[in-house]
Amino acid sequence: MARPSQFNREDAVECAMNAFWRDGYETNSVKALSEKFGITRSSFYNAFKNREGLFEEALMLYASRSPDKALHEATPGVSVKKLFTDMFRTICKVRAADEDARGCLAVNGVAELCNTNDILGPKLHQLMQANITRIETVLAWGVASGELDKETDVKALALSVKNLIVGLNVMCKLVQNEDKLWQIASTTLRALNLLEDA
Amino acid sequence: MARPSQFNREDAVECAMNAFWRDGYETNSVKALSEKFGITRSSFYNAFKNREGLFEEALMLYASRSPDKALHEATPGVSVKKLFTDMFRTICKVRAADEDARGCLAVNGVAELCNTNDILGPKLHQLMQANITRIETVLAWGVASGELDKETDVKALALSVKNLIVGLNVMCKLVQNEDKLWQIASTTLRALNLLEDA
DNA sequence: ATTGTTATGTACAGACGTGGACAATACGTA
DNA sequence: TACGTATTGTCCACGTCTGTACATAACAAT
Repeated sequence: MARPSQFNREDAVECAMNAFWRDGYETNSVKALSEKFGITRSSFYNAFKNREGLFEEALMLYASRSPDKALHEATPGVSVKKLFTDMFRTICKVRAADEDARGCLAVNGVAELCNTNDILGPKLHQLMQANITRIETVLAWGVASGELDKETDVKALALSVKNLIVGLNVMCKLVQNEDKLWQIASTTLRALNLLEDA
Repeated sequence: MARPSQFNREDAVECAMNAFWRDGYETNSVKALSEKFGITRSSFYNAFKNREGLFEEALMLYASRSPDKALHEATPGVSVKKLFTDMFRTICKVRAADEDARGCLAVNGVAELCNTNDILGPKLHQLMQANITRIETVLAWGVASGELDKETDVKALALSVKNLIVGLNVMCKLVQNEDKLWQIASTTLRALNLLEDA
């Protein structure tokens, strides 16, 4: 019905995700991104609203694949300790295996954009907040099932867990070693009484 | 003996520190910085090697004032739990009081520059590593004095403490509330057996 | 073959960006 | 008052960047 695209839009979003992830938002200009996609800026603006719009799409793609996926797929009845233990193991493995040490796109975005970008800042804020809320929900399952202590302050614990995730996603840029990352994660998890006994 | 400067170099470094801190590195071009200082780019290049050089100076100034200062001023014999408890209290207070929610210049820098900038990346890496080493040293005092358990894995615990610091310095961009930040800090510190009893 | 539709190429305007060259300027000192 | 010295203002050369405008190209369906 109309002239077909010379490029694959999904591939472009994935490419953008990787570029934003490794080098940040500001570093990747529309020009640079377009060249990466092998298209002109003209086509870029035709395919995407603008750079911010593309970032949002890249962020959604990222979120759908991030190593805390298990958190969102879990259902009540699961062992909470096992869930968190497995998730943190995955985070440590994935982050250490990334030779570019890109950390987490969302965390990088928060650091770079929260104070700078009026559209992306709130978007990232919202994503992270949703994540914290989800952690609270899962922890509440653990309290309800008796796996966690009845006195557990779920909100405080959720913030601590999120803090551990965020920290690891920055620390992995400094410590590119799965065992050391796992030392951090397991030490803190055990202290928080969320480590599943080996 | 020669024409005097029309601007105060120290003030300019401080101004740059605040600009980098709030808006990141790439956002602050030489042009923008020069205009903030009230000088021309010509004078900028006369006074500073280049933008990277200025960032390094700004980072050193930041480091000399950062809320983990107590860590570097401490001497053996101090109560390690009290030291960390006080330090984290200060971090929470200072971070929450910053209405711009800038977090930590070094942490922001790691997120933005570690993969991008061949000069500043290693510099930041080194600064953070020195910080971890310092934490190890202080924890070792605690083990030696008997305040901490003899079996303490000092290296693992130091990484966990650093992870908590780093996490808080990102989380404060999402949670601009001293009490909630302190919830994170105190919950984790208590779990790590580093909280001084109230 | 004509038409509708969407992608693409090219061009524009105007701002921003770096870094260097060089003359003009404002000092203390001889 | 003339000199040495460091700062400053101005200009250059050139590239990057955003977003838009509009003609052109490539397809499907009629």
